[in-house]
Amino acid sequence: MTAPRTARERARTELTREIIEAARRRLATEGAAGLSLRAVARDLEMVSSAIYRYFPSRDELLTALIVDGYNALGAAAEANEPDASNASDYAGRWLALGHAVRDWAVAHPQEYALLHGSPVPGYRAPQDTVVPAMRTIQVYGRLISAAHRADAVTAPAGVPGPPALLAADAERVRRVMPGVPDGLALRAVGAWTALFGWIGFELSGQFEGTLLERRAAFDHHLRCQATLLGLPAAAA
Amino acid sequence: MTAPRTARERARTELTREIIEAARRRLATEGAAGLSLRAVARDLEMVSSAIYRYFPSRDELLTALIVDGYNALGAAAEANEPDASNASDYAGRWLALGHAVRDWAVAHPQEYALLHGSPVPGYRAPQDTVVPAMRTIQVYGRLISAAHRADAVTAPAGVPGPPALLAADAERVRRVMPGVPDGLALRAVGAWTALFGWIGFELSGQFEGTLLERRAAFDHHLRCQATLLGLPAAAA
DNA sequence: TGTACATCAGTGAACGCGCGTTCACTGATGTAC
DNA sequence: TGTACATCAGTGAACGCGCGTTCACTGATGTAC
Repeated sequence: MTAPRTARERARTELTREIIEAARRRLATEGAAGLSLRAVARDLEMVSSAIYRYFPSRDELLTALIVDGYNALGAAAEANEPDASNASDYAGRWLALGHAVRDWAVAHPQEYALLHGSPVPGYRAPQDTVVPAMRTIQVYGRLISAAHRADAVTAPAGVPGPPALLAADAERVRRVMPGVPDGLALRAVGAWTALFGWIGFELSGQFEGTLLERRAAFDHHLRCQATLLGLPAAAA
Repeated sequence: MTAPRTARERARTELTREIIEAARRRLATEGAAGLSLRAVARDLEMVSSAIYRYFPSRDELLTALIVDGYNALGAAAEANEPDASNASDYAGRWLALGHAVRDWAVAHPQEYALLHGSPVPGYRAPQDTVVPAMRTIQVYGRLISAAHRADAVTAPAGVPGPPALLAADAERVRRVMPGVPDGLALRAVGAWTALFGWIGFELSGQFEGTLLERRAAFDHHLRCQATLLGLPAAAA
């Protein structure tokens, strides 16, 4: 992708952008399944067939939205990666990562649902989404690997050891967090699902009327999971 | 609801049942958003308008499916509630409850998505769904309460205490697990989200190619969370 | 037990809707000489 | 700098689709006397 030169090219990249933005706004109000090409075209005061100059089908537009979403979430996660000052505060990095994901999810609930909700009926995610989808978990993987390498992980007393049956699974988990032992790899997957599980509950309104201090409760949840991971407690 | 007397009444309850069953089958193949009255009618070889003798609108049919789903999941959870033999094996009860939920979810993925996935666009769940929706978590609440009452819960070393800010939230959590202290109430919510978070990952295919021993990995996840809850380890 | 009327299940046609996508077109922008 | 042709963005009409829902109807089932 080099910089566009001609006016035509500039207009094209700009309008492509505007279509995606309009689609994103539609997504925010109507939800993923309600996303229609015609509605997007209407919002842009274009005729619906004009969209086809930019996206060959509705599915391609959806794919662009998903890729954008993964990239935005991934960028939010990466923004909290360490500089020299906090690199060794692994629990703090875990908290920061968790809050970054949750903050983004709360700010963009429908987009989040597009990434982590039930699949859109009739839509099959193509290969292009795979790499952006990995960005967020890779931040996590680097963090866990680094904590282990620094000898900063001590499994809490009483935690069950990794069943031998899961050795091969743990080995595959290591693709994303190289070097960690089986037990940590498996617990890390569990804590990861706990993070997203909480966000899912929160976004689907299941805490309504019960947990009102959402951010603090989530923070506590992250700290509990940090204990399970074996990361030394961070300051509150 | 008394037993139907006339042939008309018998036919009516039977056909109502059949419509729900046909809708459930549609749900399983097409997903929630693809559920259409006309498709259901076609499957039953009825004319689409005939459905309106049984359900006043598509939304009412959806509601019936959701209520049924909650009841089925709740029944699966309740089926593992203790008799005299295992009442005091709290970790075992937690494992049994978790596996019951997951087994049901894996067996009925689309129905599960209807209950715990992204909300169906344009559909607002009415009051009738509230009570059935509580059945499953109430099994959990009873279990946690009983474990606490029996003094069978010991918070693991290093786990953070409950922030004072969350006292009111914990009080509301107690509606479902009476008598437990703040810390346990909050950790119990966290473990609950960890359970459903895992299932969400599994059902949306995120473990594909990584975790292949699904049941064993989930079992390990449950055991790790049991440690966090403070339930004494169960036999493997 | 038989008749007269009321209830209700199921029919078939129709309504209006919004959707994704195609296509032949026009006019503006870009390129080569 | 100017002209001739190629490229491409946007138009407007149309296609065929499946949907939820309504309505006047028919015929069977149920109820009261």
